Parts: sequence; structure tokens; C-alpha cells
Amino acid sequence: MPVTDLLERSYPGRRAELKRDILRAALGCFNSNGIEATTIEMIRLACDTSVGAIYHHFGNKEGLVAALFFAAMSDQASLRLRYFEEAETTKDGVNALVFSYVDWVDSQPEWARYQFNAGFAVSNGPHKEELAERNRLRNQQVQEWFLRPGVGELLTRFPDELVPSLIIGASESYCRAWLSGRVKQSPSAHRQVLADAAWRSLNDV
Amino acid sequence: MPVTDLLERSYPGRRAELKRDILRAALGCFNSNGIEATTIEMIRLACDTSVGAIYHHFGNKEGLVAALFFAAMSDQASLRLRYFEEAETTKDGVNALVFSYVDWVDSQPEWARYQFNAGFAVSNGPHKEELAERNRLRNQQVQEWFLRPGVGELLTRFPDELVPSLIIGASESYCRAWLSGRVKQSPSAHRQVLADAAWRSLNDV
Amino acid sequence: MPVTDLLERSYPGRRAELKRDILRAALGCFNSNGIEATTIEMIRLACDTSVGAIYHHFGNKEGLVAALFFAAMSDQASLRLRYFEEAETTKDGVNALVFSYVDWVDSQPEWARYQFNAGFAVSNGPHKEELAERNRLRNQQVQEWFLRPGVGELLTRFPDELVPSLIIGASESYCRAWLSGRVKQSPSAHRQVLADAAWRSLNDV
Amino acid sequence: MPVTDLLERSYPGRRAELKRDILRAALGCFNSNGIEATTIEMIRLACDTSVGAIYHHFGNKEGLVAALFFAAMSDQASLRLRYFEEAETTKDGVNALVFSYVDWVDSQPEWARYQFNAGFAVSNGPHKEELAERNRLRNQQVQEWFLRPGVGELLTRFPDELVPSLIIGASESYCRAWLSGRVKQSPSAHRQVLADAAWRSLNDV
DNA sequence: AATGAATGAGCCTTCATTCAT
DNA sequence: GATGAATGAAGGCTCATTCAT
Repeated sequence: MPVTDLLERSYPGRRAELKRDILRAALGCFNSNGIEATTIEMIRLACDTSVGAIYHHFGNKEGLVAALFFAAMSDQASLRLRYFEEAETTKDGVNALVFSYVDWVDSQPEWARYQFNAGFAVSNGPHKEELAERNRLRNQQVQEWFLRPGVGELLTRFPDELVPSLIIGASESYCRAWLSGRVKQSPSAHRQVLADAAWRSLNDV
Repeated sequence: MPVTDLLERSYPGRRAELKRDILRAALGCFNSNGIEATTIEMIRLACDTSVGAIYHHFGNKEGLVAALFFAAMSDQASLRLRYFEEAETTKDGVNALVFSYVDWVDSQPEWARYQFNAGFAVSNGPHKEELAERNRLRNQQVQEWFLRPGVGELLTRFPDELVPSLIIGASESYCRAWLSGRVKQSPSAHRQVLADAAWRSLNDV
Repeated sequence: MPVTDLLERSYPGRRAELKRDILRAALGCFNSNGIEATTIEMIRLACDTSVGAIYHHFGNKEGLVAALFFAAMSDQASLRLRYFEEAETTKDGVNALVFSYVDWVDSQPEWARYQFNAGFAVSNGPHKEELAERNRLRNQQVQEWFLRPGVGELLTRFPDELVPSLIIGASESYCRAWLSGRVKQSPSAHRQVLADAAWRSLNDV
Repeated sequence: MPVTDLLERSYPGRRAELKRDILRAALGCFNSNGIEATTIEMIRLACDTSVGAIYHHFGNKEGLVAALFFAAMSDQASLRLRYFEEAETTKDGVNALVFSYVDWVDSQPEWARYQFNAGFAVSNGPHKEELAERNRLRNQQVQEWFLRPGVGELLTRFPDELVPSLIIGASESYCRAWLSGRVKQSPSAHRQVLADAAWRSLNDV
């Protein structure tokens, strides 16, 4: 089975090689120095091309920031989809959400770190509409899964607004802690504990 | 009962008036534009002083960023302390953590928003040591409360690293959603639900 | 009588079609944005070719600027020539100069606007020698016409340097005003008034 | 009688010294290289200050271009006013317009050259409204002079739009020729000839 | 303590031009 | 002849910080 990395999945083909090189370099720089503190020159050095090439492919710095962010979102979404495909009951669905979240962070820590840091920049920059649209689509797909015939009981004991936080909140909190070095054990090591805790928090004793 | 705002609590007295003005202006600017995108000149305009005065009181931009961050931390800590003082059992302690967190965000949304955004900047800037030390102290105080004689059962079913996330994760997640406008109901409206869910997630069925 | 536009006259034939397309697009861009502010990319977009094609046909940006300028000069010169052919007396000659100038601006306002704006660029660019030579030729031809046997009296009451300004100054001034929208009536509407005024300004009461 | 140069008249006082230095340097650079081709760095070198100081005083390059243009306009206007004050009849008024125009160009050739070149930039840049307003005021003042009681006969034989060109067209044309080196005699040397020609062009034989 | 003009390093971005296909 | 990705020098502008008053 050939190894396919996140970027190869987002920008397949040989022609896109430079584009992938730039994105990889940008990810490293943004995570090391912060987005604002990273200069185009740093990225250029890290992937050995020209300033012009970067602007040719991404328009400007904010375009690069957004492309990176959306690539991460897409990759995370495709893992969630895979996990959903094998789920049947509502509990399976909660497991799928927690597992896919936690496993993705565990396997792509650099991308996860970036996603946490870049959220503000993207949602306040010129690509905020695209971000809002992608978020809307994601939420809709998740909701549709839980409303699918055959899934069974619904999570109606809580306000709709609260449910996502109850499911994913603890996992997200732990992942942040892991990425910033405050805890040592990888998130995946706790995947079942986190999923069970989420499930318990959603149900009466 | 006199109204005392967050800044008056952190910098009391008449002599500190200008200092408080500057901090208030900075908070607004940082939240509106982002920290990096805010210039000293913007802050100066917003509080009608001189550039020199800002540097006189805070040394440099990073000093301002940190002063703001630590003021928020202190204020949040003092509320947590008040709630802890009235708690007795372990469950009371979990409630105190969730309630104090949620109520503080609800009453100081601008400071909470800033705290979320400024974390990266402070923990990578020249005040990172002070931040680490304050975090250490906070964690120690919370742990000591739960180990206090008379508190009763301990939360030993889970790895230590996981417990904070199980307690506060869902609340934090919901607060973030509220501050960014993704949900409408204020966090305080759900305080009991969030605390109960946290408690359930920590205990067997 | 077939319609023949300025560019078809300068670059006749089917093979020159692309060349004419490019020049037309460049004229529009230069007039809208100014010459320096117009990029090759803008021109490419406006005529739907490739950057390479533009460079193939005109060498570089300054070549394009000059080609456009010289096309305008040639077209204006050919109209002047036509008017001169039907003139006999000195007064006819003055009329021919004023009418041909005014009518050309009226019929080719975009080219006239360009001519006013591009003068500086061409006379300071790499084609300044060609421009000087063309100017010399034009002046010589005009002078020769007035010295032709049979034309009659000469305009000797004024320094030679002054005569061209006395003949064409008012017309040029009015044309500039018209092209920049400061006056509404087209220059041709005033052709006879302008020619008569020029004639009066050259003669005793 | 102390010598007062154009800039001292526009920006009097010792505090404005740097501002005047910058403007003087900018004028030289703009005339030598063209406005677009002049860089802020060139201006900085020519007056030995810092980039920041230039931006502090003029906002940006276009602000500098406009300040220079408006200084020239004001200076020219004040000379026109002086000449108008000593004029009585309509013919005196025409003389005042021609003389003040021609003498100003003769005494401030660098500023006149700049005015010709910068017109396009200013009337298409962010200060176009201010330019339009200043032009309106100037035209109004001139018109009011000719309508003053006691001035006598009016110039009603021609459309209003045409009169300014008839008066100043030849002079402007000659001044352009002089500034670009196409003629040698200074405009002032021909002031009476130009004024008389303008007057004749406005009157029946 | 307060002021704000001055500094200048450094950033993002543009764009004429080239050249391999 | 045509294409357009790649190049990289260079420019306008920003802004944290200093310091003379």
C-alpha cells in the first residue's frame, strides 16, 4: 500500500509538486514562528523556490494561510467520513466523531497545531466566507448522519447547540494540551476513555 | 455594594487611572484587529494619550499584551477561589470549576475572547516563564483543594492528565462557540447542564 | 467606401490582426490606468493572448508604447496631408493645420488622449531618437508647404519659434479641455472659429 | 527686500524647514526621472532624512505629488492676483492673464515643468476632488474679475468654453515648447507679442 | 511624567522579462 | 509562432521604538 500524505491527497499529480513543497514549507514556518511572524522570505528559503512562484500559486500570504487550513479541514473530514461509514448506532456515531478527531490529531500533529492557530486568521481574513460555507457543509453532513434511518435514538435531551461541545469538548481540550506539551500521552491512547466519557455525559444515569 | 470592574480590581487606586485606560483601549483593539495587526498608534488613539506614555507604563507592546493576559488570569482565579470557598464535596468542587469558568466568560466576554487569542503570543513571547509559573501555581492550588481533608472521594478512575479536560473541555468548547457567534445562548444558561455532564463523564453508570 | 480604422491603416492585412488586437487593448489600458500603472498582464487579459505573444511582436513594454505613439502620429500626419493637398493660399494653409488637428482629435479621441499622455514617456525612453527624427520631418514638411511657389505671403511678422504656437495653441488647449471633460462641445464644432482666431492673431488689425 | 522662494511662501516658518526640504528634493527628482520612476528612496537621499519622516509629513507618495502640485498652483495664483490688482480694462485683464502665466513659467521653470507633468497623476489620484475644487475656485475668481463693475466690454463674441483657450492657448503652447527645449527664447521675451495676439484673436478686424 | 517627531529595518507585493516546452 | 510558469530585483509603506524637549 503506497503511502499517501495529506498534501498528496489534496493536490495530487506531479504538476502540483511545487505547490505541495510550498505548502509543506509554509506549515513548518507558521508552526515554528506563528503566522504573522513568518515572512514569505522564510517560506521561500524553506522550499527553495522564488517569491514569484509563491504568489503565482497562492495569490498572497492570506491565500497560503487559507489553502493550508482548507487542506487540513478536508483531510480531517475524509477520515471522519471513513469512520462514519462503518458506524451504525448512535453510540457508534459518537465513537466515530471522537475517534476520527483524536486519531487525526495524533497522526497529523503539525496540521492539527496549525488548525488551532490559524482559525482566527482565516475567519477574519478574506476567505471567511469560504470557511463559513465549509463549516456549514460539515455540520450538515454530521447532522444528516445522525438523522439517517436506522441510526436509532436521537440526542434530544440537550439543546442542539450544546451537543457538539459535549461530544468533542474533552477531546479537543486534551489534544490542545498534548500539542502544547502540557500532557505526554498521545490522544489516541485515550480514545476509548474519551469516547465513553462523552457518551456518559450525554446520557442519564 | 460598589461596582468594581476587572481592571479596578487588578490596578486599584486613582494613580492607576491612565494605566487602566490604556489597558481597556488595548483590549478593544486587540480583540477587533488581532494582536499583531494592532499598532501602538491605534491604542494611543483609542485612549487619547501619547505613544511615550504607553511605553512608560508597559515597556513595550509585549509588556502590554502580557499585562492584559495576566490581569484576566488573576480575575478568573479570584472567582474560582470564591466558588471553591463555598464548596465541600468533590462534586461541589467540579461544580465550582465549571461554574466559575462559565460565569467568568459570561461576565467578561471581551477578556475571555482575549485570553483565547493571546495564549499563543504570551507563551511564545518574553513573558513565557512568568506564564508557566502562574499556570503551575494555578494547577497546584486546584489539586490541593481536591486533596484537602474532608473533600472525600478522589477522581482516580482516570489518568491525571485526562481529568482537567473531562471537567472543563465541554465548557471551554461551548464558550469558544459562543464568543465566536456560532451559538446564541450564553454559557451561564447551561452551567448546570455542563456541570452535570462533566460529573457524569467522570463516573460509572 | 470601406471603413478603415486607424490601426488597419497602420498595420494592414490579415496577418497583422493579432498585432492590431494587442495595440487596441494596450491603448484602452494605457488611457484608463496611465502607462506606468498598466501591466502587461492587463493588456494580455484585454486581448486574450499570451504574454509571450506580446513580447514577440513588440519586444518590450516601451516598444508597445512607441508603436502606439507612432501609429497616432502617422495617422494624424496623413490627415494633415490630405487637407494640405486641397489648400492654396497661406490662409488655406492655416485652416488646413487647424482643421486637420481639430478634426483628428474629434474623430480619434482615444488616440489623441494617448498622444498627450505618452509624449513624456516616449521622449524619455529608448525611442526618443526616432521621435525626434519624425518631429523634424513633420516640421520640415509643413515649412516646405508654406514656402511652396504660389502660396503667397509669408508669416514673417513673428519669430519663427512663435508661429506654430500662435496657429495651433488655442486649438490644442481646447482639445485638452475637451478630452478631460472640462468643456462639452466637440472641437470640430469650433473649427472655423479657432481657425479664424488663429488667422487674426497672426495679422495686423 | 528679502528673497522669498515659492516654498517659503507656501510653508512659512522654521518648523516647516524639513517639509520644504523634502518638497524641494521631490521636485527635482520628479522632474529628472518622471513621477512614477522616482522612488521614495531617491527623494530621501536627496534631502538627507528618513523614509519615515517623508511619510510622517505627507502620508504617501501621492500626498507628496499633490502637495507639490498645489503649492505650484497657489504660487501661480498669487502672481495672477498681483497682476489683476493693477489692471482696469478688459484688455488689461487679458494682459494680466498672459503676463502672469508667462512670467511665472519664466521665473519658476522647474515648477512649471512639474505642473505640466503631474496634472494627469493628480487628477486621477486620490486628491482629484481637491484639485477639482481648486480649479473651480480659480475659474470663478477670474470670471468675477471680468464681470467687475468698471471693467467694461465683455468677451461675449465667443462661447464661454472657448475664451480661456483663445487667451492662454498660444502662451501655454510656447511655454511647453520652451520647457522641452524645442525653442530657445524665454516666454517672457514674447509676453507682449503673445498678449497682443490673444487680444487680436478675440476681436473683429 | 508626558509628548510626538524622527528613525530605519524589514515586510508584502508587483511586474517586466525570460525560456523551456 | 505561441504559451505561461518561473524569476527576483525593487518599491511603497508600516510600525515598534527612541529621545530630545
